[in-house]
Amino acid sequence: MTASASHDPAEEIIGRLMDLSHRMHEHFETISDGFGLTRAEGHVLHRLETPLPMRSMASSLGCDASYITALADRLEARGLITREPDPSDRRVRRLALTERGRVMRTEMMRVVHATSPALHGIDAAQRATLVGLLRVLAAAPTVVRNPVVRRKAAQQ
Amino acid sequence: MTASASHDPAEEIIGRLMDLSHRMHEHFETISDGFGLTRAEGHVLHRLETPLPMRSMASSLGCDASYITALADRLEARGLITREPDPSDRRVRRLALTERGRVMRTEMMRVVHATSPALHGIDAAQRATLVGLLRVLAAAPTVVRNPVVRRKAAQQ
DNA sequence: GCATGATGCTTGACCAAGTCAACGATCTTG
DNA sequence: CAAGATCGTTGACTTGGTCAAGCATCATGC
Repeated sequence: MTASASHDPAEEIIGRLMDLSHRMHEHFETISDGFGLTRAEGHVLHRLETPLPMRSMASSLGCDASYITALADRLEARGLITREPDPSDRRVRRLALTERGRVMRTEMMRVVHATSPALHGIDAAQRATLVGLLRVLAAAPTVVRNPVVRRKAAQQ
Repeated sequence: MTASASHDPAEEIIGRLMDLSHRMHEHFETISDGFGLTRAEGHVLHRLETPLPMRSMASSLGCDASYITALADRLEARGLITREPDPSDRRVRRLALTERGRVMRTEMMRVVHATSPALHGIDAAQRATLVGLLRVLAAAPTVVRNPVVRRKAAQQ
């Protein structure tokens, strides 16, 4: 979209990653849309390889728990997931794919992998290198505190 | 957040990039917030190294043109940008940083670069490798047509 | 065993980001 | 110079969420 070569490698990495991130975002949304899902619904399906308590889903998606209720309602109404009780804690409801949900998830992931802008044009060796780097980045701590505080923020 | 090592490199790359993308997103939002800006306002500043017509800004951010009007209003009210006329086309208004806007942009970019999760823990050589890979990915075409159509999408 | 507090999900009110449709001004092309 | 395209703006609206309160359940101290 925008980032071009830059003298400073750090700057270029950030620019390009922001672009790539944006493209992946749109890519995922487009594909979800193709399955009649919103991006958020698509993410729920994605995370649902194995059953998951709603609260865990919320923190995994980084959104409010109440929103998971809404998402689960929609997916359940379409027969893609069920809310199953957790035998060890009756407050908890675990989301789990139905057979139909599993089929859709599998097909959706197949399409994502086949067309992702994150993979196009690089060969197996390069992918291995990339994985290595990404693992290092994933291990890095979050430097900036303040996990998305919503300030009113008056400014100088 | 979630992605862990996986047998399939493609899958792992996508998972990790989605996570990284999410972290960068939050990181940028947190920093913008620290300057009293929304994420979108931060992005406008970021793109404004050099003056830019509002329409170009819209397509650069991938949002509706009318939204740029709103963003520009806010940034202008805070004295960070101006709308300057384009001598060659009187319809066009180019957004440009004020002195104060430039100072804020510089400082903001400094913080972004200093703390980005996209850079933490990898050395210069690794950064060079990463840049190379990202350039290849950036060059790749968008495979999936349908640039974010908002369908009503009835589904089986 | 039981009161007190923490946690999980739901509901309803609300908010903000962003889209959409229509408009006036300007540019472009025949 | 007329007809259509493009730029920015405005106002109405949609959507993707958050927030606060509540009920049910769990855990802990007594």
